[in-house]
Parts: sequence; C-alpha cells; structure tokens
Amino acid sequence: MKHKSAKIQDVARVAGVSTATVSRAISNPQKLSKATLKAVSDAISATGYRINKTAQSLRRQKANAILVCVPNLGNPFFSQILSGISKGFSGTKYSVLITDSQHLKEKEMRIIESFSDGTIDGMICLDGNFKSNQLDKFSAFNLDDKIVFACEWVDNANYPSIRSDNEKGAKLAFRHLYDLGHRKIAHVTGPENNVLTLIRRDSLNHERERLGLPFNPEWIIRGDFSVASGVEAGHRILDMKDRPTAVFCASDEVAFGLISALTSAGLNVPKDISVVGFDDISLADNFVPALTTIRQNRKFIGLRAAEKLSEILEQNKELKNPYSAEIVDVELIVRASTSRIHVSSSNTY
Amino acid sequence: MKHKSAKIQDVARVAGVSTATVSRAISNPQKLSKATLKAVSDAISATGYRINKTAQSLRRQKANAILVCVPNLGNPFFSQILSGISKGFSGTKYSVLITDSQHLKEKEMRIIESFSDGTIDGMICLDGNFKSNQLDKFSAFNLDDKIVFACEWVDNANYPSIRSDNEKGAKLAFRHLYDLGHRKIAHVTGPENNVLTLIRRDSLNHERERLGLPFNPEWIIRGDFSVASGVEAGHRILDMKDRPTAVFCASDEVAFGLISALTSAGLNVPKDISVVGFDDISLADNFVPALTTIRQNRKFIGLRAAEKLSEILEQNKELKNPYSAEIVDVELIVRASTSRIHVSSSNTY
DNA sequence: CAGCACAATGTAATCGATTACATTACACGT
DNA sequence: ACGTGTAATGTAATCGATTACATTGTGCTG
Repeated sequence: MKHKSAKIQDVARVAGVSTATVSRAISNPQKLSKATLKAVSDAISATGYRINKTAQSLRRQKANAILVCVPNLGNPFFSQILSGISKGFSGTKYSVLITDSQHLKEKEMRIIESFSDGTIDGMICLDGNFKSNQLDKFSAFNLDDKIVFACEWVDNANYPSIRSDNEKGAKLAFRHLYDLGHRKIAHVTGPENNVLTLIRRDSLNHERERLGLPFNPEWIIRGDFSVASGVEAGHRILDMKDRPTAVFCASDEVAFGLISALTSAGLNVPKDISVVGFDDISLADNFVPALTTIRQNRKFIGLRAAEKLSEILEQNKELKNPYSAEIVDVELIVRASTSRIHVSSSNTY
Repeated sequence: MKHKSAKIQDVARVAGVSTATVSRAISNPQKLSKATLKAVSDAISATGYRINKTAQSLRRQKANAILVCVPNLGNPFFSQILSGISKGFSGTKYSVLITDSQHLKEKEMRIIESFSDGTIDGMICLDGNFKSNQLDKFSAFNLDDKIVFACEWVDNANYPSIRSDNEKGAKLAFRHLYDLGHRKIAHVTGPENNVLTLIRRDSLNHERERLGLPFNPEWIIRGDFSVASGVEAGHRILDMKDRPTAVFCASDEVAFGLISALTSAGLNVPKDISVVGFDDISLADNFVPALTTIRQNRKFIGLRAAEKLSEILEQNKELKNPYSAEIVDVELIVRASTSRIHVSSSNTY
C-alpha cells in the first residue's frame, strides 16, 4: 500500500538532477532556472516527497523548536498564554514543546540539556522562580540570547520579557476602591518571593502611603494565587476585629475563593465587602457577583513573547534593545463585586 | 569561555577507544568490560559530553517526541489533561509538543507532515472533531498505531482512547435531580456533532424514557461548553412558558454562565432552579452557590493517555487490546446548586 | 595443541539533507 | 578568436551518532 517515503535522492533521480539542486529548489529557488525548478517541483509531487526535518536540523544545527517552561500546567491561568504562544509560532518553522517545571528537580539543568542536545533553539519562560545561580548556569552555556520571559520574570536578570503593567494594575485597583470611599483596604498577595507578588504589593503600599491611609499589617494576607488561598484569606478576614471594607486580590481565583468564603459566612459582596481581582479570566464576568478586576491580556503577552523570541533567534546582528522589558497595558474592568462603601460596614476615621 | 560542545569523537579520543565503544557504553553498557566502561564514563565527565539527540534521532529513525493535539488551548478545561500528559512523559525519553487545532486549516495534513518529516513518533488527540475522511488519511500513512485519543474520540474509528464514563455521568446527574423530586429537567448540550454531546444527551434521554418523565423539546438547549452559551441558555429558560425546575449542563462553565444569567434575573439557584454541571473544574467548589457536578479525573486521563501511547510506541509485538477504549470512572459531587424541588416552582403532574 | 565459541572492540557505512568547492557553458568585450 | 565573468548545476564532505560486519584475543574441549 504505502512505500517507504521518498528522500531527496529519489526526487533528484526522478527530476534528473543532483540532490544539491533539489535542496536548492527548496531553500534557494531564485538560484535555479525555471525549467529545473519545474522539473524538481514535479518530481516532488510525483514522489510525495517530504523533507526530513531531523536530517535538516542535524546539518543546519538548528532544531526549529522552542520550549515553553510553565510553572504549573494544571493552572488554567497559563492556558491563555500558551494559546497566544502557540498562535505566535503557528505558520512558522518552529515547533512548540512544553514542560511543567513544577516538580522538576534541577530544572535549569534539564533545560540546559535540551539546548545542548539539540532539541531546542530557544525558550519562553513563564516561570519567574529561578534563582540567580541557576541563571548563571544559563549564561555559562551561552543561553542568554535564547530565552524570553513572559508574565513573570527575574529581577536583576538581563533577559527580555513581556509582561503586564502590574504596577499600574495594582494602582488602578486601589484607586478604584478608594474612589468608592473605601479606606480600609486589604490585599491578598501571591506567593512570597514571586515578582508579581512584590510589585503589586509594593505598588499598593506606595499608593496607600501617598493617600495617607491607615495601615494594619493584618490586612496584607499571604496567598498563592489559588482559589484555596482565597478561601483561607476569607476566613482570616472573618476573624478580624478590625475588618477591611474592601479587598484587592492578586488573582481572580483568589477573589473567587474569597467571595465564596465570605458569602458562605453570610456576608454580601459587595454590600459588606468589595472585592477586586486580577487577570480577568473568562469566568470573572459570570461569577456571582460578576468580578471587578484588572484585565491582563494574556493571549497577547504569549503572542508577543513568541514574536520576540523569533526575532531574537532569527537575528544574527544585535538587536537594539535585546534585553528590554515590554510592558503590556492593563485595564480596570468594573463589575458587580465592588460598590460604594456602605455606612454600616464603615467606621469612618 | 565556552568551547564547542564535545562530540562522541572527542569522548572516544579521550577514553582511548572507538566511537562505537562510546556509543555502546551509553546504550548497551552490559556489552563492555568494566574497565572500558569506566574509561568512557570518565571521559564523558571530563569532556562534558552531551549526546546529540538530533543525530541520534536521524540514525535511529525515531524522534522521541509526541504531539498533543488540543482543540482549543485557551480553554482551561484542557490544562489539567495537559498536566497529566506532561507528567506521564516526564522522566521518559519523550518530549511533548503541542498544537492548537482550532484554526488549523487542513489539520490532518499538518499532523501527517509532522509524522513524515520525522518530528514526532506519536500523537495524543484531545480533539474528537475529525471526519472519517481525515482519519482515512492517517490510515493511508500508517499512523493507526501511533495515535491515542483522550477525553474525546471519534465514533467507529479504531483508535485506542481514554475517556470518562460519560454515560454514567449523565445518568448520575439525571438520577440525582430525579431523586430530589425534579421531573422537568432541561439539558444544555455541548456543540452539535461532538461525541460527548451525543453520548451525554442520549444517556439522559434514555434515562428519562426509562423513568417515564415528560419531554419538552424546548428543554434540550444547544450549547458549546462555554460560559457564554450557559448565559444564552439561561435567557432561553427565562423566556420559557413551561420552565424546567432543574438543568443538567454539559460542562461546569455552562453551568456557571447559566447560574449567572438566572441569578441576574432575580432567580435563586437552587431554590428556583437546580443546576448540575459536568467536569468538576477547580472553581466548581467555590462558585456561589457551590456547584453540584460530575467529576471527571482529567489529570488521570492525561496520564493514562501518555502511558498508553508509550506502551504502544515501545511495543514491537501486538498488544492484546490495542484499540480498546479505557473508561475512567466519574463521580457525582453534590454541593449547593441542587436541592429538593420547591413547591412553588413545581407544577406536579 | 588444533579448533572453536564467544567476548570485547574497532572499522566504516549509514541515516537524509546542506553546502563549499568544482565544473560547465554561454555571453560579452576587445 | 580568446579571455573572463557569471549563471546553473554537480560532486562529495559534512552534521553526530549507531550498528552491521570484521577483527582480535581468550579460554575451553577433545
């Protein structure tokens, strides 16, 4: 039924030319005469020839594949980014590999291995949780110009990154609550040592100080972006003597968990407590109540990361700003989970 | 700083042996004497040698990579499955490639191309939306024993698959509502021509007939698994003269959208209408109200699909039941979105 | 001690494409 | 007519590992 698939030799024989000519017909058609080109192209159709990418990769010393390093594939937050990345590489010569770095021991060495065994040419890293000694290893293997960070990044490390304007996001959320009359504003953070956690918290604190609002350390609640940590934060808030009137959560999932916990305890969101999320995942609009949140364009970030990495990999000469961070704008989406402060729940000061 | 990386030749020279011996030291150590083995292993450390997988793939005619074909990467439903697949292949020689088949023109040809250009050895397909003529092309290229379906599948096609017990799931959902006293039970389906849509709807109808319940064609509402289609279904239900007292949704997201629409219109779930979902995604437990649903073990399905594909690819002799469908059990998770039928909302018959 | 089996290792072809270098042929200027 | 530049194409080395086959050496049997 089916023969062994045709090789470049077979095409050459059928077309009556050399393998070099066939190869050129594919990658440098302008170097050949029209007649030969046609002969080769006919031979390719006749034989059903498909180029063997493995052989091509070996000879060219290019894998034509990139790796996406995801901290936790099970987390739906990343699916939109992946989708953008996939879209960014669709129609290009690159294949997209994925790895979940969550439980990978010595992940940096595994990654280096993939580079040095010729499996990948570049990487998009969604995992900001690399230590500087791990990054040093990347440098030692000359990988500095083969890696792009997206969403997360590593402070003080010279890698290009595409990321949301987290500072602005936190500020928008805070100002929105402030403008609604809230003064006692809590914050459920991301995991400790996460760059997003830091930048959002700092931005929030900065804004609070600027506006001269009261600060209660209890109101900064450690979370980890998960629904569960939102539930946990909800219980913490319920137990507080000096309850905040509004909460800014580091992710929509946290906000969902928080609202769920508060609602189960008989409180009403937003009447008793206003809640703002971060991300604008697809459910935010249809949660009950619909969630006020900061929209991150995750798909766009993925897409741009893909484009950026392509650019870098294709470029032989230096880029102008190879290591710059590209900041993607964010947007406040006001929905039903926030409202003007309610008198009974406020102790004005 | 960094030299060109060592090749097998370099190792051979340092160890004072031939390249064949080095190769054997790596893949057939038992064929060599202890002394040589040690010499080679020392030379490998000394040179920092890393095998070149591209060369290996070319020579062995194996890519050591598999492709996961996802209908829509942006849909968080798939992230758990991906996570399971990734886990299933972690620690094996296989790399995991992903592709979003959503907007791929001629996706079957693209996939065939990846097989015949040596990029992949196998595929896990989460996309049941292949027509029989597309599958015929796979057969024509001898790919029948290189593909495993997961979650979705194609009827009448002889591919191994790992999937949830959808029939049981629909039955559990229906019986749960029935046991709570509901008789007018609506169903928001998945997209037309989807195997999951068909099997769940059929199972539901079968159960309804068996119990002799009334049927109103209006109560079968076309959806597409999305939140938006849930909202849409909610509006449809609100407009009905003969409203159902309970709704079984083909996915949790649909259920969320539905609840959101009903709630916005002033109805209470479950007091006015009970709602059951399907999947048990992470938010189901913290939606307001918490969602009664059918739990699918998506991560496990991904993991098993990975194992199954590995088995098939490694096997040279025939497997016992290569084309069998492996059915993964589902579970009814009762939460707050369903309740015993309320008198005012029921017109007993 | 001849003969043989077998273990250990080496030599060189091979996987399939790319490309540096070589060759051919034709056009053009003088 | 002759040299020369150039376009078109061919020859063969190369990418880096694997492995069929060849070779060597050792111990065992009769």
